[in-house]
Amino acid sequence: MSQKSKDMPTKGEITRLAIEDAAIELFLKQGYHATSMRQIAEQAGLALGGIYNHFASKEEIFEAIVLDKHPYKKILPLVLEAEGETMEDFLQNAVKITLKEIGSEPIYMKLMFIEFVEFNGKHGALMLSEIAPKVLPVFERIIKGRKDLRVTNPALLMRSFFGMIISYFITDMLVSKSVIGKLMPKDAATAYTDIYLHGVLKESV
Amino acid sequence: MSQKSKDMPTKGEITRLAIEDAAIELFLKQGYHATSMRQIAEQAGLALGGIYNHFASKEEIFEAIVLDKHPYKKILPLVLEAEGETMEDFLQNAVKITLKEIGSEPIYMKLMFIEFVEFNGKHGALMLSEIAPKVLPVFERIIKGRKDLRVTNPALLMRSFFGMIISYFITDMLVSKSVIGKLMPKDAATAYTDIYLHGVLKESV
DNA sequence: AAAATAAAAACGAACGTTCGTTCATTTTTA
DNA sequence: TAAAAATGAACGAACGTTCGTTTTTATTTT
Repeated sequence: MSQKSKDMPTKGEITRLAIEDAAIELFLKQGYHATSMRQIAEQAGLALGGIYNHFASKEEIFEAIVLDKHPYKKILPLVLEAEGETMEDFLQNAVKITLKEIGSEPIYMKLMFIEFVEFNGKHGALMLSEIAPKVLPVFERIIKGRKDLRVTNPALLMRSFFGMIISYFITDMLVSKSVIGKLMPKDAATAYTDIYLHGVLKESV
Repeated sequence: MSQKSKDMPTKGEITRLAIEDAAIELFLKQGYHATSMRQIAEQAGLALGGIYNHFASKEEIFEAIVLDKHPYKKILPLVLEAEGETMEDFLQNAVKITLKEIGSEPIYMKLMFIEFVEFNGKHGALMLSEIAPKVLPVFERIIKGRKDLRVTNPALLMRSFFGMIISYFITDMLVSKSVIGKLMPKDAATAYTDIYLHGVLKESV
């Protein structure tokens, strides 16, 4: 039935991915602890015991997802290619790319919150500490030679950049149902970027 | 044994608060679903069944906490009293007050994440929608007559203000253990406020 | 101030479910 | 044809909630 092609995924690999995908969908909807192995099995279309041929435990599924779905692998090269003469152009592009990439698949954003709420930072290193050292040099390189930046501390620029992205999504998710949403400009992302770049105040320094 | 003083809390009220406090401590540590009623009972120092004399269900405990511990009651009057000739002075004070108040008791910040992750916005109205209409007029009043603001949309100013606070705390919590923390300026809050007010770019518009 | 009394609160065993995981077995894959 | 994968019953533990009972509290009556 199956081909002998070298890069043809084996049945086990297919099932493993099906389990991960099922778990993601359920974790995002109801969190980690509220999701049962039976739900994951049903969603993935296999029997309860079958999961354990691919993952030793429920927590191992979560960890596999965290590793496999990390968005920085996709975003980092895109950001590096971001064009722009001025720092403003570059940052606007970088924000746009990041928001678009994360926004089209905000999985990881919520995974981070799940980790934060239900594991209390247990996998923090897995999610962030290993990434920061790889991303920080990028910010350092970008900053070098730029004359149009008020903020020259790479770590601060990086943290506030991440913070802005995170803040955009969480206020978006928390606020969208409330009054504020209706009063917001249509392209909130652009407005957010603008504030990040120029601040809320008029220039007066 | 007990006094007849009018504002002397009754035994029931004391126990009810003890249950809430115990639940908060556990919810913050391990989330909602991972916390059992038995753990809450033990932490509060009473028997399992006793809880149900004060709360009809586990979820009712969570809702009571959300209502009782909402920080806007404390923060709003403080912000209204914030002094400052210029908008910059005022906003800096407002940020300082909010961060100090929330920072000294970041309970609610994390409660919001728990709600977000484990209830998927079920109590969103309880936490935000009822608050926004009360806070928005404050921002509207503040903006009125100010000439030194680039951002004049009250909803946007309010959302970005909240966003900044949220972003500060979440990056603080997520990042503190990683490399970035060690490279950050000591007073990250001030740096964050500065970016919010002036942006990361040099004035050039 | 003491005694009586009804309501409130605390107790912990028990209930029915559901949980994550294991296991012996069968089926499918390579 | 041996290994990998799938099956579903079964395990013990833990879950939220209920319940009958006892103890404590707060108020009323002496």
